[in-house]
Amino acid sequence: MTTGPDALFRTLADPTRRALFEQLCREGELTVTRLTEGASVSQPAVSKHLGALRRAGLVLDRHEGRHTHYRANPEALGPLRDWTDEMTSFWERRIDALEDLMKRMDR
Amino acid sequence: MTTGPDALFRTLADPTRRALFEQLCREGELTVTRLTEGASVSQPAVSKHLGALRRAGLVLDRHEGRHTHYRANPEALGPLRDWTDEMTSFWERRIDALEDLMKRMDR
DNA sequence: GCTACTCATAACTAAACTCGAATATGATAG
DNA sequence: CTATCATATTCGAGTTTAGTTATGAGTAGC
Repeated sequence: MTTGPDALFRTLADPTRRALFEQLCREGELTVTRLTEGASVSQPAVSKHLGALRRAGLVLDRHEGRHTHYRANPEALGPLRDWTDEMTSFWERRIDALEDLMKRMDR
Repeated sequence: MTTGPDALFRTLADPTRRALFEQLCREGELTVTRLTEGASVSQPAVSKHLGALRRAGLVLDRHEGRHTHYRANPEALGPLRDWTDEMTSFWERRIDALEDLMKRMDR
């Protein structure tokens, strides 16, 4: 169920989709109608965005009668955090190497 | 120079662009020709992607004669980290509230 | 001066994405 | 069984985006 950074970035790039995910993080489990009320687009659009979020592993769904409840799965953000950590550490490692070099040049 | 999560997600959603940023994080300062060699697209495409990264504050450029040196600016990833932290904390806060509720229901 | 080199921009094409309308599917109520 | 409600899917139009080639602007070296 864990997706790479690529799918995460692409999925979260859309503002409407990100807003849906944010609402689910804030308010917990919600139905499609409830999410559609808060959104600025039609119900089919909301359903499609939820499908994309689900395929990326960012949300989970639960069927109950004719309702579908969606909830956020923030654990799916892991690879995204790992990626930013990696990029930052690359940079810091380079800074450290530069400092070492300058120290060696001093003596 | 600090950009919101929206611009960051949209800018990093493209694989080619993200690869350029990753290379700059790993290898430090590089010229456009050097970056084009490693990329799988033409030089104009690389230039456009670098422009997008620069507008998002993710890279900085330095002109030296007829060369332009680009370098990563990982500090720009801050809002992205803040956003993921916020989403995770929303979720954890909800879990905590749920546990409290269950404790109250026990007694 | 001229030529070669580096990078950015312009103009265009093709593919991808998003949206709403209409429709299909599936479940409950009467 | 039929009607209605909740959600998903299909389809076509409009928009955005990334890619290309061609070209322009600025610099280095002869």
